[in-house]
Amino acid sequence: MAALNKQNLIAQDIASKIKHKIYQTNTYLPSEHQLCDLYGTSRETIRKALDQLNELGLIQKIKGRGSLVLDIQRYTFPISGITSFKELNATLGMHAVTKILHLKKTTIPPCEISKSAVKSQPGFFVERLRLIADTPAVLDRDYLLTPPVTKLPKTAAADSIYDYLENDLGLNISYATKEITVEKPDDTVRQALDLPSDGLVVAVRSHSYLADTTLFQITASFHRPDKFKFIDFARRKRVLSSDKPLGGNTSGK
Amino acid sequence: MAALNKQNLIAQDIASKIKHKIYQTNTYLPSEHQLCDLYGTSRETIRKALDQLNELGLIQKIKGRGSLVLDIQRYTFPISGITSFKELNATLGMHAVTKILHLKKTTIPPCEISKSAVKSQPGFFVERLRLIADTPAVLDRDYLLTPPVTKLPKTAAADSIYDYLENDLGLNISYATKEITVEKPDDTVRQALDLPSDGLVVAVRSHSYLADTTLFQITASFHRPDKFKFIDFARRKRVLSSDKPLGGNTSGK
DNA sequence: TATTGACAGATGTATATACAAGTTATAAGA
DNA sequence: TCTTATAACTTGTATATACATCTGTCAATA
Repeated sequence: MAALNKQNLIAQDIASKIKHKIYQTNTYLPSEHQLCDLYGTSRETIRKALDQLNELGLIQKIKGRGSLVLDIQRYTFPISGITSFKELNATLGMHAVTKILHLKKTTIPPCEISKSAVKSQPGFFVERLRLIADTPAVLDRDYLLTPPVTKLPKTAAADSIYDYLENDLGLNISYATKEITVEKPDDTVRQALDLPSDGLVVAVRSHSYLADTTLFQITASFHRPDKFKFIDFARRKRVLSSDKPLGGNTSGK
Repeated sequence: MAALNKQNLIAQDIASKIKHKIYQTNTYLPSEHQLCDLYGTSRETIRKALDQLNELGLIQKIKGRGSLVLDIQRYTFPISGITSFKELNATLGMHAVTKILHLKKTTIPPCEISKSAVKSQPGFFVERLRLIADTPAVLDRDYLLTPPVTKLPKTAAADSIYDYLENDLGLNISYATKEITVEKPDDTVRQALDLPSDGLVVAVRSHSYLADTTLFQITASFHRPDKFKFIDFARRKRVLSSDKPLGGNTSGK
């Protein structure tokens, strides 16, 4: 879809070289000026590529010194972003199997969409069980809204819904909100995940949106507590903390 | 410290105006060109400010249209970043109380620092109980490494350690890794949080680093499962997915 | 010896320009 | 009426330039 511009290609290339240890942990990348020569681009383009890697936690930019490659193990790599189970599977090399329990067209009740939504909407409902090493680990319940998801073949649900949406339907997946809580499971979840009758389950609920802010997916993922691990990388951001508006020049011309 | 440059001030100002509904949800911000006039800066500076808001999930930039203010409730605002409990308290308006259980100088064993660490290091150990509406909700165990944390007065631990580190010690807090799991609590945690003998606890372990990549804090936060809620905003990033190095022009001049 | 100062090299910030590409509204045309 | 083309406005990308600021080195100096 996107990602065919210079800065993204450079970011991917450097990320790949970090992954393959061509640029090693605890060493500095070539300077921005050297990278300009290397890729034949301007410094701003290099800087935007490095900003992406910095945001992801692959490197730490240090003023006056350079861009240090951080020590992020493959298994401790953030799983907080929007990532499909297939991508995770590939990145972490887990040997996971997906079993489709349900797949049908339905009407999605307003309460599922949001607290303030009024009218229901058509869509698909998919229930999938993820097994890791033959053990049930996660139960996913997805609502996919129509539109924009007009079709959903069973093969896509078995393989990767994200792949299908991005590559076949050409949707531009952009962002999601996620909420993690610990709850008492319902009967279906308890049986599917083989939990004790008084056991708890980790629920990850998310709403996913396209680049034009269209809601297209509502997911609830139920994880066995003993199999659950959420890894995150976060940078300190101070945008929201203080609360004084700017003086003078903000009031307009 | 930082944050006194134009782009950050503009980002904070716009964020503040969104918060106070001067720019309302589901409306567009003034165009980048208008914002240039408004703040008297160049377009790149405006764009870098908007990028910050976009990354935080306050706005969605849409090509050809503008920057749409997203509908993020105050209570569903991400808690995934590096945020101090005091900041959270203020943002969410929770009425929380902090009780210091322990505060002492100690030696931090290598295993706590990392799997590969060899030598132990001096530091402070702080154990704090957070009560929300007079109910124990979270038990925090912090190791603060010396250096860079040379002193840690009790008043700082009661108020906000981050405030103290940033404003009094002048440390530049930059990033952290976090890991969320569900575990069986030890006796201290179980008693402090008033959990049943067979109950589980949510553990959030994090390592926090300064801008020069110095590790300065190791934290384990134990949450009562019924009080735990983790909210996140994530953008889809495709930097790591593909794995083909660039051809030709990357091999050097 | 120890400190200072100058310098080179690195990233950080801000500006200006040009063009590409998506969106919307309007006017021209069939 | 409906469709199409155009124009105006929007954000996206890339380049070039200038200067600020921080780091490390090295030489001059006290």
